Amino acid sequence: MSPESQATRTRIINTAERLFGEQGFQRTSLRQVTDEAGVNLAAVNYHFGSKENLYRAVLIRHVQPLNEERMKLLTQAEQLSGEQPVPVRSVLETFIRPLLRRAMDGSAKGLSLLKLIGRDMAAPQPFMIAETAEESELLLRRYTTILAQTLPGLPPPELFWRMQFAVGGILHAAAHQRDFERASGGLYQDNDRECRLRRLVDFCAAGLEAPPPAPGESATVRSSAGPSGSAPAFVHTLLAQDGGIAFAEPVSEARHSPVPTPP
Amino acid sequence: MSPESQATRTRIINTAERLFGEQGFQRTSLRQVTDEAGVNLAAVNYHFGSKENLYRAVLIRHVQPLNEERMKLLTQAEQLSGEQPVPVRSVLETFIRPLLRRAMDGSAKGLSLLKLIGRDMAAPQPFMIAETAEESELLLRRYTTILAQTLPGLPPPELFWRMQFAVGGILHAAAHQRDFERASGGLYQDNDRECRLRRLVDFCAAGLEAPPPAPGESATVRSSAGPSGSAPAFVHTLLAQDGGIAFAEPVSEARHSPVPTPP
DNA sequence: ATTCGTTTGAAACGTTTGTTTGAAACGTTT
DNA sequence: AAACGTTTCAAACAAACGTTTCAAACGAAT
Repeated sequence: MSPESQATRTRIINTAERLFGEQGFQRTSLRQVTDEAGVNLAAVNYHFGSKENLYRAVLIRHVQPLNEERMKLLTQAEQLSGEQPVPVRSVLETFIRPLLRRAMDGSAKGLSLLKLIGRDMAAPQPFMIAETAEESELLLRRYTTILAQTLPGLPPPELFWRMQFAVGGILHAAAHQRDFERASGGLYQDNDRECRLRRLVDFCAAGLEAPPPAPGESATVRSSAGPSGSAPAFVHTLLAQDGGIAFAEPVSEARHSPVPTPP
Repeated sequence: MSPESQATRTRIINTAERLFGEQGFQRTSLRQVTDEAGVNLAAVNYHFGSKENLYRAVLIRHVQPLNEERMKLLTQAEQLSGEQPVPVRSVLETFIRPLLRRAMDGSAKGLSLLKLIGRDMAAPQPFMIAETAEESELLLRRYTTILAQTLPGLPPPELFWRMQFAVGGILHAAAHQRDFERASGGLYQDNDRECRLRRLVDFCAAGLEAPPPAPGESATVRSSAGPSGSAPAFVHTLLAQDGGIAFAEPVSEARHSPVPTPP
């Protein structure tokens, strides 16, 4: 554990974090990591044992403190609320703020971290699923019980799914913020963390606090004689009959001849 | 274009769609595809030219009709609304319903398709980004202009980001529905398409229709003397001072000795 | 200065990958 | 039946990958 070996270890894990975030686990080769880190190829297996272990190390050093901080903030919020249920916006803030602080630390490092976390939640590596499952479920249950007190009128399945919608919105927007800024031609960009936080909380809080479905509405109301299972929905009748829109067939097969190499 | 060759082509593309959805592009080898499809390895390059082209074919035959249908439904909704702006719930329905119909066609095929689409939006393959960019922007602009009329009080950046939140929630929940059902121990599962649609629309509509930020609130209000850039936010004061929560250091380095192979 | 455990270095290993090859089988047309 | 283009097949190809090896370099303790 000489200071030099620690430096090598750090250079590897930092470079790996960036490349895993930018390109994903599969597309990032160890040679690319070691080249950009300026270390020898064998150093990865020496310090981390394997490529998978390197990925574990990269992810764990961020995700673990992240979720611990969320738990702490949640407990703190509960204590401050006393007997009252914790406000929805406070709950959301405990979830989002620790993420945004790590992601928007000014440097370019945070962005790749966000992408990495988003990537791992959207399409986790098979060898990581079992390891993170327990921690994720614990966190999920914690938020579920808290929000159940905050939103007592909401049926449990409704609450469950709304939480998933919120998480999806948070991750998607967070991981793609840079792309979105670029896609909109530089408009809509703001590097203010508090503004980002407010936007996310505004949206998710409204979604979570939306009125619960009418009692009879939960069950299916489909009674109109739509053609092939395309029954219209509810409330508004604007798009009542969508049977007019035909399900387009796979593809019109523009080019029929296959693509062999010209002999 | 003999019927036999078409059958081979179809078996390849169907198997590839399933495997790409379940495992992703990188982790799926052509040998796995051809083995499970019961065709020869060389058939892929003969019929599609390359692995990337196979992925293109898989994706295009679904995404293209999907977006075309959304456009059609959107136009239809506009015509039905006449002079009035299209209701938010109708706009959302034009976006979600075509997706859900493809995903929940009863068979297990739809699920992998949803995962594939979700995967491609969360972490697109590099060679596909440029190709799908134009179409995606077109669709995005269409929805932006429509929702701008529906929600006239919302500043453009606010609308833009809320749309991204909604898309993220939709994709995340849709792609992981099966995992969520399993994680919750079989609870919270409902295979009713209309119920799923209603839940998504309820959440997203409330989020989009949330009151716009107060005029002075858009700019930063951070004035409190927080320590290292962790300024508290707005409205509620429950979590006002979060400086108490220390930013945990990377990792406590439990095991110091590296992991070489025992000599 | 010598020894010993630790860390680095260059090279190679074995495997898997997408792709290509060339001959055989097939179906259609002449 | 012969000739042709199309499709399949087994085999091999070159490249890239994660991993391993082993000697050299290093640092600290004796």
